[in-house]
Amino acid sequence: MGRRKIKMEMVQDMNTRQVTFSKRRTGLFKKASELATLCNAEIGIVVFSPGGKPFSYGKPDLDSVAERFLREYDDDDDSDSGDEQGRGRTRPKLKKMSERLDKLNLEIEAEKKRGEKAQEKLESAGDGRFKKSIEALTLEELNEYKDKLETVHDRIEGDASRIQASSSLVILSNDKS
Amino acid sequence: MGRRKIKMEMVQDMNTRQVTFSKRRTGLFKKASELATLCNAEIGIVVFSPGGKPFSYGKPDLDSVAERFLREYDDDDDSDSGDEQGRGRTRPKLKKMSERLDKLNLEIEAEKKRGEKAQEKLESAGDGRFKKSIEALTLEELNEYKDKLETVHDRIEGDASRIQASSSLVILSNDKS
DNA sequence: AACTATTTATAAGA
DNA sequence: TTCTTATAAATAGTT
Repeated sequence: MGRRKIKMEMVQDMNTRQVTFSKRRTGLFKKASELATLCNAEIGIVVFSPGGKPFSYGKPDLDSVAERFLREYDDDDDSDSGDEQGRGRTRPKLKKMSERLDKLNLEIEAEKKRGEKAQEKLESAGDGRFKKSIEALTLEELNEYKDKLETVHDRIEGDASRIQASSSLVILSNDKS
Repeated sequence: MGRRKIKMEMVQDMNTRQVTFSKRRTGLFKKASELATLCNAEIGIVVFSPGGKPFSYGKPDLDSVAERFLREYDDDDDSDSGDEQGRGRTRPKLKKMSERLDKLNLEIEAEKKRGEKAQEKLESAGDGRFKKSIEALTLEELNEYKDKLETVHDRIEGDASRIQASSSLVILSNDKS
């Protein structure tokens, strides 16, 4: 498409590569725009330059396209993916994710109530008079429970931070341009 | 680029439009592939045909590109967005998801505290003197609570990893093909 | 950034 | 959908 045909391999010269990227990115986005216009299609593109800078194109906008894809995709489409690998593998879906989050919320709500109850019991019970003669087995179980609780707490704590990390990723999408 | 120049507007004839979409989608993905190869760039594309079918392209794969975008993008890049509109605005639905995750975090935090409280109670209780009268019921409920907590934990754990795995979906989406 | 010689993409048609 | 081909577009090398 130019003065001469070039081999399809990474352009060695850094400068030339950057220029090529710039020219072709422009061309690609133009093609995308034409495709969208001519066919009334929605499209979203994300590209990272050799220097690592992000560029994106979207019509009507990247978010809506991404969302639609997330919402509708159900691993039974005709998606094409040139060089893409991992074809056909299972992939989590946004829809399911949402549903799961909803369930999780319900679980947590229920758990909260349950926890409150148990706590009340403990409070009212321990409030005044403790029994000196506690049964061996009971004490053992309580200690066991205590350990369990600690373990669970640690795990929940870990998950919380993990979820927070994911959360921030999602937030990243709260940007613009 | 063909036998004749066409106007840049939606192709009216449904049939022709579909054909045009098919041809141009192929061309677009090829261009994307070349851009990726020549410039060692990462790229992800999602398109919806006029019929509403999703197609995607990704290199190395859509997920990784989407994830990278989510991770690095922070409203200070050179992103281009041809026809894209709404520049500078907050991304709507993704924001909702983010909010949901944030709420989940709060819930988890709250639950953690509740758990700690209960633990303290237990500890102080087990410290020396227990009340005999509360044993049976309380213990039973405590165990029940423990089990519930563990169940919730397992689910949270699963969700956390799933959320991480699918964080990339949040932006572009997936596909395969 | 601009300028072209060429290579590519593709609109029609089969 | 696939192929063919005349022509419109994109772009590699150059200035």
